[in-house]
Amino acid sequence: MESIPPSLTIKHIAQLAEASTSTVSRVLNGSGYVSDAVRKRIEQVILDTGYLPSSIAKDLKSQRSSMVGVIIPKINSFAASEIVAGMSSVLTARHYSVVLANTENTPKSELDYLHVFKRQRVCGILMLATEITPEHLETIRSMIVPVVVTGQDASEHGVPSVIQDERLAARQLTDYLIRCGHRRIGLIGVGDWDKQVGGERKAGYVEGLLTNGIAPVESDAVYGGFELHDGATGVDKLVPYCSDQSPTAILAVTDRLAIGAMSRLMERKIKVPEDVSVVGMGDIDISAVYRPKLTTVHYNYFNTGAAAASILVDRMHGDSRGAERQVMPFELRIRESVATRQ
Amino acid sequence: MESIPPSLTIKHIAQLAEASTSTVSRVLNGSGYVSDAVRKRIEQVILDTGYLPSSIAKDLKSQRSSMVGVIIPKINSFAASEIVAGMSSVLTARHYSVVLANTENTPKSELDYLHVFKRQRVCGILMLATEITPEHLETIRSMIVPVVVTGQDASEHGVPSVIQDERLAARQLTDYLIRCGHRRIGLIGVGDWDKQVGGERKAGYVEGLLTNGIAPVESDAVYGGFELHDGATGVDKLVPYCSDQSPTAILAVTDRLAIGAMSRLMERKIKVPEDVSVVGMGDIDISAVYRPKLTTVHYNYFNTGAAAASILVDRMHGDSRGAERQVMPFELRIRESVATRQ
DNA sequence: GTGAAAGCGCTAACAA
DNA sequence: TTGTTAGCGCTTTCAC
Repeated sequence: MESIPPSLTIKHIAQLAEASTSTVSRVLNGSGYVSDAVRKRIEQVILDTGYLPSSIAKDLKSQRSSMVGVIIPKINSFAASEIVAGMSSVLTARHYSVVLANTENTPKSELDYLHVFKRQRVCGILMLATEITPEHLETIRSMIVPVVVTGQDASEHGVPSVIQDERLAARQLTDYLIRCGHRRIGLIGVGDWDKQVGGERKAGYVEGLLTNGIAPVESDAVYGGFELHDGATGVDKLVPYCSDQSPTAILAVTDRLAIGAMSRLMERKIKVPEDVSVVGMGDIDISAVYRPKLTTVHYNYFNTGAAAASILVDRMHGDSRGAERQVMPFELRIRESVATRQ
Repeated sequence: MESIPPSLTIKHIAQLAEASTSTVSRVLNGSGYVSDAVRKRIEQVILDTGYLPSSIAKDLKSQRSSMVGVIIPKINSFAASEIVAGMSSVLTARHYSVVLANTENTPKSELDYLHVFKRQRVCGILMLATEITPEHLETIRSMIVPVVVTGQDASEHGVPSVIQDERLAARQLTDYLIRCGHRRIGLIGVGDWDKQVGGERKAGYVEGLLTNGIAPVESDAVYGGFELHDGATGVDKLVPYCSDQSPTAILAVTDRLAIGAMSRLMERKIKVPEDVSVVGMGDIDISAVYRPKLTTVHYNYFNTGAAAASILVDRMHGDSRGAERQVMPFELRIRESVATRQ
């Protein structure tokens, strides 16, 4: 809370231009009748002084605002920064401004930010969610402005959501592995409190196995966090040092985990993809450049953010015909981390 | 500009609690005397109704705000997103909110955003600059709130700046290459309208050569843009197809350029580092993972953003003792992309 | 301790 | 075509 040095007000301009504040307001907003002579005079004064009207006062008076709150778990990550760029792109094109809340992966603070946004009287909220708890839902429902989420599917709770078809993606990846001749496929997953990455991606893996007549084996799926070392840990669980009965391929539910897994494998002198194949999901920038280049699923995060923002803009304009649930397309990116088995 | 659905006002709370708006205001701000009985009653009503006071009205009345404008050329890039994370981290700790302007690499729009921020009556501005033109300077000077830049050095113009010691970093890198036995070192640079990356880094390269008694040769330095393909183009200029007289090492002024260069080299069956060594600058996330792992200079972007935000906060509190110019430390990251020559 | 009243910078009836 | 006036939701003297 810093005091703002006093700036010019509409009154000053009115005085300098020898007009009333309402007339100045009219030329400012291009509304109502103003004679050319007066308009010229006022415009000149505005130019000379560099006057910029306070949107704070304007917003208060007119009970409207053009600020959109954006909640992000970690702005300094590939996917999140792409999503924000996409959101920002459509929002600024429509002359909204973006208030950014970076929660640094502390879901608790998401609720705090929701409150801050409410005080700030933002006109809409965009949220990249990792987990939607009942408290989240309650707070979102108490919001009087539109909210659109991405990252998780909250459409069944009436919150418009933009999501990826995680399940189908994981299933196609599994399918691909099986077509390459793999029959024993390990999964490095995350907890299923994360419905999309934890739940759906795993479900897709199981579906892929099942539709190919392979029975999923419990111990071939391991779970952990989202970091590189979780990928390494996953490998150690899946590929024991003294055993010849380990998976020939591993599906890691994120690229980061896949890269952690590959590093660990190579550290242990296990060749990728010759000995063990690995696939990831997400197609982060590193994946195309890592050796071996990672076979993965590509999501267009920028477009995902843009789509969420578009839906929000529609809702803010009172147009609620837009889908409650938009599923973004994905693409398999076949690269070099999978070997064919006969 | 969306109309905000009407929410509770301080008047409603006053009525419900059978008190005056001033008393409610007092309990809201913990200022002035309020009897316990009345306070309890008011707090209860606030809790029951979930009332959140409008910061718009508060800001207007009290002529203060807690919004900081942040201008970024491209949020979806490694360095920028780290810097924003650092800024956001200190700003939110101090209860400021962040209004993000992603200019998508159109410097022209930086000026526009500066104006938007002025209308919004933000209490301070943080800017990640690529180029500071006279217009920029003029607009910044016309700002009545503190401005802190990073990425470029504007301290000589009275604008507090947080920068990297680009020159020393490039010089140490050049030194290192020479210590490894290289005598003919090429430079893949960028235009020197970018004073830091274009000007300073090149200056450091020349200094490094000179202090080691090597005369810089004009044709060993080439210039282009910031993209991967600019790195490739640089290589083709520096290492002609039919010549045995090409550099044994290349200093690329960014990691991205270095990676573009290495890819091109390897495409042309020139081994890195055996045939040609390559170093970059910046230590983006990919560099540690590329093969060969890139030797480069590491900057802590998160801390850079945090430092800029700290200075801004000090300035906003009226404390201008803080340095006009803060130079962030860097570290050489020796990895695998440089070979030793005898 | 508490409330009435003025006013922050702007917009929008309504008058003139 | 222009000016007067009454607020928007809050804070802050200043009386009581």
